[in-house]
Amino acid sequence: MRVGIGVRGAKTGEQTKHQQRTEATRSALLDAAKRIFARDGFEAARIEDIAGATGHTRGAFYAHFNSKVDLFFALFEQETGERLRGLRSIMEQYPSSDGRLRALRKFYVGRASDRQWAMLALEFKLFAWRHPKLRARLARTHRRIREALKLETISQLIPELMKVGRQSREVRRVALEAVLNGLVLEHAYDPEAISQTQAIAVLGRMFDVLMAAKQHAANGSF
Amino acid sequence: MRVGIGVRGAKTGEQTKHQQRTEATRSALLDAAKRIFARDGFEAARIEDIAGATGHTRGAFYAHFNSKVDLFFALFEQETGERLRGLRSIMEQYPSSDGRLRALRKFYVGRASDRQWAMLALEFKLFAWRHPKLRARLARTHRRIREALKLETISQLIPELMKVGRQSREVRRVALEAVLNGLVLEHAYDPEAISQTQAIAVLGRMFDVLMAAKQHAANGSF
Amino acid sequence: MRVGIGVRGAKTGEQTKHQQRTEATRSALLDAAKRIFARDGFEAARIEDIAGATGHTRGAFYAHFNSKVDLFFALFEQETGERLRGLRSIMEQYPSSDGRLRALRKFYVGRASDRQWAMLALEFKLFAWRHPKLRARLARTHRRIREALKLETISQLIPELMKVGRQSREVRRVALEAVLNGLVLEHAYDPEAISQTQAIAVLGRMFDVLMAAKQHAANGSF
Amino acid sequence: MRVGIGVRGAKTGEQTKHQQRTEATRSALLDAAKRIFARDGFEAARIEDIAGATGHTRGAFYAHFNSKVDLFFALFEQETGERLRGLRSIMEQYPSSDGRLRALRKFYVGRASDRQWAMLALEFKLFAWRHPKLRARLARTHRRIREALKLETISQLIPELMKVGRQSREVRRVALEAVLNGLVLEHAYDPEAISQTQAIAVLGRMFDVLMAAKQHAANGSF
DNA sequence: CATGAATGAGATTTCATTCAT
DNA sequence: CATGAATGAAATCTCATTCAT
Repeated sequence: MRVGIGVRGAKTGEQTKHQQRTEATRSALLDAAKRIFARDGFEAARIEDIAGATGHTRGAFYAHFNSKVDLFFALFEQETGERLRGLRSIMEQYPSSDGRLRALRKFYVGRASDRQWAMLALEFKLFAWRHPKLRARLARTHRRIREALKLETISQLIPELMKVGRQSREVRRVALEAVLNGLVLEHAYDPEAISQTQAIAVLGRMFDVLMAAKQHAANGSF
Repeated sequence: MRVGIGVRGAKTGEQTKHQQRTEATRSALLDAAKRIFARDGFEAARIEDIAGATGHTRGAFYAHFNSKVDLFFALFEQETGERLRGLRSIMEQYPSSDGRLRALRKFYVGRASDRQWAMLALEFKLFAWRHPKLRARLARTHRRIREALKLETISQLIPELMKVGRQSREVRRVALEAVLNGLVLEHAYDPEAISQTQAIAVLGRMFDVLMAAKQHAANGSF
Repeated sequence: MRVGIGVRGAKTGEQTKHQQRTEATRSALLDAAKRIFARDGFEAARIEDIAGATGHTRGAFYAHFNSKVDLFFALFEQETGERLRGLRSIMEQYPSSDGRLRALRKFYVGRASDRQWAMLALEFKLFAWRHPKLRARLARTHRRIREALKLETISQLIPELMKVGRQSREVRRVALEAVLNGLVLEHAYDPEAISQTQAIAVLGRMFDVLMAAKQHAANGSF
Repeated sequence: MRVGIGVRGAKTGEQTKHQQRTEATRSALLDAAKRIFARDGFEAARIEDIAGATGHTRGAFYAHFNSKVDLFFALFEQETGERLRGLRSIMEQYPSSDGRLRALRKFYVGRASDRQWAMLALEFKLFAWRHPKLRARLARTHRRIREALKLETISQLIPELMKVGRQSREVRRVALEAVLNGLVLEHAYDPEAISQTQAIAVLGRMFDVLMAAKQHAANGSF
């Protein structure tokens, strides 16, 4: 579907503008969806609100997406990809594996400030759990992104993490994900019970516990 | 069971058949609600399904609860209370503070197997976050239950936990809650990424890290 | 069904009290119905409100009446009868036909202060119009009451009114009814547009116009 | 009908097909509502019947009105406006104040044949009385229409009516309204008690009594 | 006679989706 | 591509009525 540069050149002016506008609308819809799905949850989010937030009506939405679920998947793909790309690019900036570990920690801890994403992540997971038929599709999307980004190489960039088995690495990743989402939710639920600063501190601690090299040998449970 | 002598004890503990039926139905509705709210989430849960699961019609539901939200609150109250009472009664069974700490750990880790409750807890928190106006009501209910159970005494039963400030205790409790809920969700979302055994292992580790006495002095961040 | 005095005498004490209580409940229900039907209208009036206003529950209502419609009819019968009896007894107090006419005027004008009855009358008429099948029943009830009270004699008590045909008398009666109900509604709707005093003044004027003897000969249209 | 030259006049009087359809549907809904509210009353009228009468579904109804109450208000506005405009245009056709008074009488008496409107008027007033919170809104709408039409000028067009105070004029108007609605209801309730011809005769008489110039001086009561 | 739990029909309203324009 | 009118399914909630107690 993508029109190559050469071809596009034929009617450059209009075509491009048209395409740009189209792309801009789609992009705006995704942005609005991000905000509104995070705010209201998948079920309570209304197509009209999402379209309205971009200054369009429902029709515009259906010109770009087939259904609410379709949008949800597209959002999942975009956001997941974005975060993984961000992580990857950060990793690549550091030559030493030590620096990479520190950068990873910073990246991880920093995500505690992105409540929107944490809420979205919760929604994605709840949705997948509650819609077994669509779950495979989400999983496929996830895998595709990871493969496209050759994310395996990320952990390979930190040799210390390689000392343990593949499964254990995955478990630790998932555990961190769990802690992150859980903490953000608790903070959102009751900011007085745990402040953002406190959540961040706990998060860092968890990271250290789960990722510090020395721990791996000592504890064989995961 | 009969308390009075022939007189149907209006003010005794006895119940008429009406009252018995009332209580039975209400209880059945709450049970069904627990299952269905956990399974479908607050928004997607249908009153009809909840009523139907008890063998009644929607009308019966409205004889016991004013609205879906009302039921949700009643469920919150019942379940939260139940868990806190369980915790309290466990604590009271152990004479030594050491035994109590071990029991607390076991209780905590064991909750990883109760997916239903974890999902409910997520729903309660998401709901509270998304309905600011009702949030205060949930919080009030929560506080009332804790006070009724004199839950403060629980941490007092474990002197080691008292060495640190009140706030820090609360933060650690919330953090554990977060980890628990997060892990259960991750496991539900993708059981292959983290098995129940693995989740339990991580959970125990987190408990040790957050609750072990020695840690408190060393780390002043929370 | 009515138990004669002799029979009732057998178990006088209890029986009578029981009957009294029964009758009192029924009476209370009718009283509450009067208020609530007038206030909310037939459709919006709730059985529960009516029963509740007497301190009872729905069950008590259904022990005395078969249905909402049934109650409505009973109320119609009671209220209509009451008013006609009142009118009759007033008429009978005056020896001269002139005095009777003045009393009739006073009675008529005074009804402007009884908003409740006017609203009920509106409801009865609207109901009858909207439920053709039940209309006959209402009409029968009405006729029965009038006949039981030999109301025809009332107009016979004012010879001046007899100078014109039967139909014309009826038309004037209905017209006065219409003016009365219409004015009460207008006053209820917007008390600033027409005060009670003003409504009463208009009402008296209408009475004079429609009932004054001299008019009858002059105007043959009704 | 085309105003612009080829250009679809967004700011001209022209309408797109969309707008035409919108207006047509809305109009049809109001027409159906008029019939059904008059027939069944506000409470008993079902949205489904109203929508169905236009060949649409309930959904279409909600694309045009927010609620049943909203529709009721729109209908009130339309119908009240229509009648006042009709009155105004009739008044303007007559040069002499005498002719205008006769036309006013004819207009008023003629309304006795419009049972639908009389029933609607009753419903509006009952509704307003029974919903104090919405009453202000109805009153505001009414006032707005009257002001937009400069209805004050109508009575100014008949100098005889000006001889008496403003309040008195209003009272007489309201009284006529009351008589009209009351008579139509009585006729609907029991056509045999008062025929349409008879109702019209009474109506004319009332008009003469309340509006005839000579009366004003003689009777100071209203 | 009276209670009140339960029914069940129906009412209003919401919203994802379709389709003519 | 975008509008917005309309659909239609479903959801929550109400209430007259029934019936076991």
